[in-house]
Amino acid sequence: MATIYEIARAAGVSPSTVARALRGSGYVSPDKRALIQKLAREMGYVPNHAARSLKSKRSQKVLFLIPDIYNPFYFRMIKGATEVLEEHQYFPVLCHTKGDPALEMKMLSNLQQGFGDGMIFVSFDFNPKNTAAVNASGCPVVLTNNYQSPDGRDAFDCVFVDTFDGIRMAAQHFISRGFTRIGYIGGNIATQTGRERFSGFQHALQQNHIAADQRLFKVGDFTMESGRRAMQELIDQRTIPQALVVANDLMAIGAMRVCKEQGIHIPGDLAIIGMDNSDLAQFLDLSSIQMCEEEIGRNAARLLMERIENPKLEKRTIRLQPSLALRKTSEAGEAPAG
Amino acid sequence: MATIYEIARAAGVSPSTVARALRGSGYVSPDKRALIQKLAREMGYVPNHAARSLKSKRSQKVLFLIPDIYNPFYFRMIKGATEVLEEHQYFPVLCHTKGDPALEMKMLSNLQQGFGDGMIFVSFDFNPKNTAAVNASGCPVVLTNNYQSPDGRDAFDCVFVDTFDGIRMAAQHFISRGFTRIGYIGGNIATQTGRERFSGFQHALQQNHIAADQRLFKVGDFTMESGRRAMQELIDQRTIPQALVVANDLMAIGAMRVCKEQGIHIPGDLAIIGMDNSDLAQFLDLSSIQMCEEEIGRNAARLLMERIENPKLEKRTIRLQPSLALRKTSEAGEAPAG
DNA sequence: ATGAAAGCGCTAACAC
DNA sequence: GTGTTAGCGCTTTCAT
Repeated sequence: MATIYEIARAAGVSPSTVARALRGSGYVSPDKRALIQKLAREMGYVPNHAARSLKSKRSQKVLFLIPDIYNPFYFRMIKGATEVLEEHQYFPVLCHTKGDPALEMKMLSNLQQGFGDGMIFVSFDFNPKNTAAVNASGCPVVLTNNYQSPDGRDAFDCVFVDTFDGIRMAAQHFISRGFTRIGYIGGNIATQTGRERFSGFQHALQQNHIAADQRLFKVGDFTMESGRRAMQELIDQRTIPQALVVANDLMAIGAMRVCKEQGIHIPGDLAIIGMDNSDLAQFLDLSSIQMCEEEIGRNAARLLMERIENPKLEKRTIRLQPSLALRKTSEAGEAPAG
Repeated sequence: MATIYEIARAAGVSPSTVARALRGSGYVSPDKRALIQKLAREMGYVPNHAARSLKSKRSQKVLFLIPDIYNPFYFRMIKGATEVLEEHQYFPVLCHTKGDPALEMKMLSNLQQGFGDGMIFVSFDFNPKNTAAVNASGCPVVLTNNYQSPDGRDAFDCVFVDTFDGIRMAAQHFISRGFTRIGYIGGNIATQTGRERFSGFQHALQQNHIAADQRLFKVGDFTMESGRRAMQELIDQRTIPQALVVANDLMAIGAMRVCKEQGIHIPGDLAIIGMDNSDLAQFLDLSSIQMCEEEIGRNAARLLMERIENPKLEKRTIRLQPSLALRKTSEAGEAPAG
């Protein structure tokens, strides 16, 4: 843990000469430079990060808040982001918030203290409270959601996948195939996620002048079990639709399991499209909506790097377009039975 | 971004009084303290992390090197670790090394610079080279592997799951059931991982005086595809064993798929145990070996925190015992056909 | 080409 | 109780 002072003494030069020699900036005579570099190596010199940060006001770190560390969805984002960060010699400081608003606020405070130079903020729930706090922080932050501020005066960048459009496309796909009785299993309408997705579904119906049948719409909580329950309700009601759009893969798989148990053939009796395009979906040949998580991560990191570099850039919002990954569960196979 | 100096000026006191008031250490008269706190709030004061680090020599961060960011296995470790770190007000700085030795070395250098106060090092390959570098760094590092140093003079702690024993248990389970023709699909013997696991398998055979039949042992690369290939070879050779121990779930699933396609009934014709106890294993009712990744993470973080607190602690190695998660693919069902 | 010195913001030992 | 002062280790301006 030698410092430039010790090297300076050993080399018989001043600390500033050592500094110049070691980082290659400014004039140093070749022989002195060589000597200094040699001594530095011998004495095991390494620059002190804290001292540099204090001077440069850069920590080379970015706070990365994720609400659910078990969800592969998020680690694909992390992967995408780290790729870009790495190019800039930055590293993510991970914080598993579990969606806890208090922890989110705490991290925002840490951010202000210089724990990181910026933050990529992923949350289940962006609301006026935490977005206001982000604005107040005055720090570079990128939200990975579509947040429409009431007054449009937000100080952060956004990157998001248009889930509205993803669900809309899935519904449209079925409609174009001639289906008219299309069911939906979604999330709670009280959350942004739940609302956005369901709107996409409704939109597709409306565009095609298909009357909404409330009995075909079920609410789950994004777990496999809730998918099972929702499907079971449809069966019990004797209102099995021709096709089913499900707001995530896990619920879709839950629904598929019930169908399998009860002899409902997929896609023959019921076509299904899920959402997330998870490994499980690929594995089970479940059609799904591809969310390009890595793209979100990469874009979020890019925007953040750019803003750290230049804080007074215009705010930007990047909308990413999801795509359908069509597989077996939505295959045309037989003609629809209704 | 007010500093204690500005607050001091505003309050008409000295910077040290402000420091004392704000962090509650030392004597400050109640009224001054109140005034200072009020001003701090008004002026939006936040302590500067870099300055504190420079003084305290603590960054409140820990470097976390992982070789594969797509593997849920590692995220479980991260989850376990963050739980413990959080209790100590520490955060992990993530580095996706992709197993690149150069990056590993780079991070070790970053560690020395004070980028973090310690490091949790997960790698595909611990060898004399990188372990020597860890020793030379003089920094607190925990390895998540069983590394037996040639000279036993290593300066790091270890936490590991005994994969040798896990595989041994799986093989023993089959042997106890009366099987004698047991196959194995493992990883490359040139890697520590591959070697360790295969040794566990061999050990079980030897203990039970079962002759090894080389034709039943196949090598894959831990991908599903390689599992398929290995199983196909067994089939082509007409040497389908009674039971199969596979060194990870992905390869086991690959093998299962081939069996399904070719009408080999599991567990009736062939019993299988995989390793990792992944989500997929649970989903597909594949018996597997539970590796307690969260436990690894928790223990690694705990050891690291303790060593950062007290660098001259004795080196410790924690061995974690895996357990069998027995499911459908290894069920007794019918009597073995050989 | 090199060195002296100030300063990044906070802390803590010591003096009053 | 409160203020002075000297660092922590590096960078950078400004003389020389």
